[in-house]
Amino acid sequence: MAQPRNQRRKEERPQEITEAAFQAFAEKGYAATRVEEVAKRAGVSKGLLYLYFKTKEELFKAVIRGVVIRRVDALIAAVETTELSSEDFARGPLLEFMKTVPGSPIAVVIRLLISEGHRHPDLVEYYWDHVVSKGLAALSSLIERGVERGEFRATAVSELPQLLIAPVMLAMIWRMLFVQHDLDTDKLISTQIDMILAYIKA
Amino acid sequence: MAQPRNQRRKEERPQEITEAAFQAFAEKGYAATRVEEVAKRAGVSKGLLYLYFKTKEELFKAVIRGVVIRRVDALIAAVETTELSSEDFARGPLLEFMKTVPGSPIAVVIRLLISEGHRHPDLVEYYWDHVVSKGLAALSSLIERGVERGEFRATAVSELPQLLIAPVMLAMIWRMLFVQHDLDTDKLISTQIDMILAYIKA
DNA sequence: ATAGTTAATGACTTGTCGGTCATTAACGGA
DNA sequence: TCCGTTAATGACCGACAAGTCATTAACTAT
Repeated sequence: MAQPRNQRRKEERPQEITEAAFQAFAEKGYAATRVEEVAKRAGVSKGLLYLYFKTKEELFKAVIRGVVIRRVDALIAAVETTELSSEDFARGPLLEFMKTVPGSPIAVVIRLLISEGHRHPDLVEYYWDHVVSKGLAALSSLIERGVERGEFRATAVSELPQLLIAPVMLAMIWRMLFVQHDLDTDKLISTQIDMILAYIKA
Repeated sequence: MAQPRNQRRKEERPQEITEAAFQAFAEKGYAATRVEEVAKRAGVSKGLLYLYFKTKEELFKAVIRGVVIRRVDALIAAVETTELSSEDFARGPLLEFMKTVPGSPIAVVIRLLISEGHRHPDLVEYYWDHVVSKGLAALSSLIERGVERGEFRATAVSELPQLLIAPVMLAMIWRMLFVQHDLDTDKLISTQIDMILAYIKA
């Protein structure tokens, strides 16, 4: 009747474990999460977890990589293939994407990196290569394209795409610390885009 | 010849210890810092530390409070007493202050709060009351004053002083994670102020 | 001087948690 | 059906670090 407790499912285990680990890390942070807790959430024994991940640290890295992998690439592709003007893209798809970030797994990853980044410089570098650097380049090229087309003036903003994501950053930190004090993060982000566009429009 | 190792200096000890703790926490984070390490830095035994602070957690709280205490109040006072126009104040003293923040103890405190805030909600609240809430109110009133005097238009910025500090936030995170990838944080911050002023000027 | 007070010490206790390994049970092939 | 392979278990180990406490040494008042 009851299905056997210990089924052999070599293929699915790693993902199940990293998913459980992600949730646990998101709730309690890396240091405060016990490996056994992750195993329990994944419905697995601690020993098995150590069969797939040699150390807790390696598990941590796998979690970060797993989250990072697919994200951001969609945005980058959208920037490169869109038919919209730079302004319309910024007010449309880009704005929508930015609004979702503070509540997404990306925010969790950033919190983990801020907390644990010191001891994992290679991970920070990985995140830089696969997310930050690419994302900023995409934003830069969006603005550059606007300049070339005569939509925008040439301003310092071309070299400072970080200005676009600054309010996203603040919104993330805000949610981490001050959830109960409300802030209209959507309005914060859209106002920033309004401001930037007004500032750089030809 | 050698002066006695264990002098009795009841008054100075707490500050010496919190200062040592601040440095240690700044370097390694809260969880990774051993109490004995703090004691050693303060030139004191572990036992004595526990005479002044009942637990490591209490020490942590004392450190945060100690850093917060004096800061920010200077800025708030300056906002309230300045003779400058809102624009001149923003471009002058405010800008200067904002530039210093990412390299200041405030940045360390924020990192600690992001990492450990979950387990210390009362501390987060304390920081909110004594720094964030007050600081934002001061910025709001600066803008409001500009509006009343006819310097500025009425815009969403009045209710979103967070826009002013968003690039400061980003600069802080940037320094925590990506020091080696350079970013002109000063320019980032001053460009944001340029943009905001251009956006709200009457 | 001397006795009483308390600042200061550091060896020790205690609990926790990452990591191991001998054992068991599920599966596949002959 | 039996046997070899390996996924899976969980009791156990050892290291590490927070917190304690019996003891010592510096100061104070009389």
